[in-house]
Amino acid sequence: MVRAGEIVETEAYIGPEDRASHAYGGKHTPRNAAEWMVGGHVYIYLVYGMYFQLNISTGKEGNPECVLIRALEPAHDKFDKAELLPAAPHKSSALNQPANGPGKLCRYLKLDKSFYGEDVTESKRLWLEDHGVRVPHAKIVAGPRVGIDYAGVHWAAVPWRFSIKGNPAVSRQ
DNA sequence: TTAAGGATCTCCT
DNA sequence: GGAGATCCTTAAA
Repeated sequence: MVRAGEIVETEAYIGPEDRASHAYGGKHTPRNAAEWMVGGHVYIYLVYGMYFQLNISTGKEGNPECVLIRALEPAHDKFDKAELLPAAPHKSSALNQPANGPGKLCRYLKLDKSFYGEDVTESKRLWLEDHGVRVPHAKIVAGPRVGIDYAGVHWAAVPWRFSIKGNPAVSRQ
């Protein structure tokens, strides 16, 4: 079973300077080690005890830069809806938008810690494809990142969250 | 608005 | 090594 979709929402995190980043101040821990890898490596981690978040490193080795993938517009022909939420499918919005948030996105793609440090340029189970879609700049919205109020007024306000305007799969318009 | 839930980090001993 | 706070969310009410 292949799960696929178009990335419609991302956030940028730039290592040492960015107080919202796990690598703020040059912090290097076992948890965020993947953030320090060369671009193309998966940095996945657990938040709130139950949800994973998918990041992909973008910097050079030793530069903790990464992009958080926040939302995906599913490729409808490639997934089986019944498989998503066996418990209460008819009630859940997950049916219509199974990947409109970082936690749901990982559930949709069946990602977990086993993907930690995966190289998306080499991996056979997780990779990116360029379908030649070029989103017009006018349709790209930049805004403040989500859930990082703890980072202080400055870093919480930086417009480093990018999403596609009006796309229903975006977690927040 | 709130609880769920567990790993991780930060101090402290 | 151990306790306590915190956390880039979600779904239900």
